[in-house]
Amino acid sequence: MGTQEDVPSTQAGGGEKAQDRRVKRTQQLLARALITLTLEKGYEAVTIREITRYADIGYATFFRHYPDKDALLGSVLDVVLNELLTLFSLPLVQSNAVEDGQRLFEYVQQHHEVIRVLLRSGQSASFVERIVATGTQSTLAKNEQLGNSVVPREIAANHIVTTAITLTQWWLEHGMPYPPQTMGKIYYELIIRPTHAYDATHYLPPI
Amino acid sequence: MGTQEDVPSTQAGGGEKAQDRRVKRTQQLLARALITLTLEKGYEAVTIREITRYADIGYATFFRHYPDKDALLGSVLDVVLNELLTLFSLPLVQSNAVEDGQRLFEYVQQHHEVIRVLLRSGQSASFVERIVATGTQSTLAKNEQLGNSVVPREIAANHIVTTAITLTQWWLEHGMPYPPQTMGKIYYELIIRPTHAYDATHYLPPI
DNA sequence: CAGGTAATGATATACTGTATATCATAAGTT
DNA sequence: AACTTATGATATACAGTATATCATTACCTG
Repeated sequence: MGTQEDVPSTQAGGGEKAQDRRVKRTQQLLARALITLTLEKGYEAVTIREITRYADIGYATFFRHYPDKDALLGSVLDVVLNELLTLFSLPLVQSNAVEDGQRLFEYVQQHHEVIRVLLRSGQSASFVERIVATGTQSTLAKNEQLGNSVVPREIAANHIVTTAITLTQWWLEHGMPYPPQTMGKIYYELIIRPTHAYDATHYLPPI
Repeated sequence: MGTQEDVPSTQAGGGEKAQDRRVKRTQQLLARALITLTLEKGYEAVTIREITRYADIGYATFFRHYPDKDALLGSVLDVVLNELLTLFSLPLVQSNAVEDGQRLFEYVQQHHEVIRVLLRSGQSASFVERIVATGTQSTLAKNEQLGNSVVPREIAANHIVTTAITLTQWWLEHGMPYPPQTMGKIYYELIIRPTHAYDATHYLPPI
């Protein structure tokens, strides 16, 4: 309901110089406007004019900050992507995969509006492509036991990331009907377990 | 390389009246042009003017056939979607899942250019959304043993379809490095098996 | 808090791409 | 061969993007 949602501060964590208050204000208003309008009518349908009108910002001012709509969305994405990578860089132990999943869905729940927008933002700005590229590389790098006798490592890594995204998409579009804890288990059973080397003991029923 | 690719005849299988030769010709030229140009520079970047110029068709003529670019792509999609559903409607037996997968990847291989375009066509025309909706429903309807103690049925059905799509995407974008037969096995191990009810004997190493 | 700096708003303008209308011509149908 | 219909060419309206300019306002620094 609330337009007052929890938009990660548009200012990326990277080493940025302190900003003029006006700049910060403008950029935040634009980001909020984009998110609100996208949730209403879809990313492609939103025009820059609408964004600036909704944000009550001069039209030309938009281009002093971003070359186009995709760049504005990209600045939001930068923040989210960084936070997600941090989320998964903490635990290197594979056995904590369930908790990894739970943490992921807790984060998604907290920022559900922004993430819904990013996942719906179509091809041009492609949040999905960027997170897949980053995530796959990261997954492949840190995980030794990936893949089994049938499934090649590269496919497994790609599979984990893309599938985590589609599972998240499903969850968001169905109103987050299960708690993050349950989703963490599902994430493990459906995604992580099948991508790891065969170990018969893993495959016994949980009860 | 060849522009002369195997574009499923734009005329959908549904009950259509016989067309004027000129109409058929125009629509085929437009479809071919869209596919070729999209493979070159991406769907969003292609303009209707480029399509008509490449097809050597009058600009205004485009709108006598389709209201916009998405509609043109949609007509191609109709054909592919029908063929895919036919592909999976033949075998109702679950144990043939490996063959199902193999058939899927054989079809994708045959029509790889068109399918690459459809999978890259962004949000607005969203091929993916349509095939997910159709595919999920179909999967859910015909498969009884879907889901297990941890994974709900609806999630499992969605998972199968979306994951088959991302696996196809990976395969196409990496130049189809494994034969359809191998992909069929991977499809089964990575996607189908984890979504079915627990059965310890299933989970013993294949060798 | 005064003075310089920088961001903003408003306006004008150029440009690209979409979409529709009209009419003469060519191609197809029967 | 006569009728019908699709097409090409052209003109036009329109929406949305993108840049330039200048007066005004908010901000930061000393």
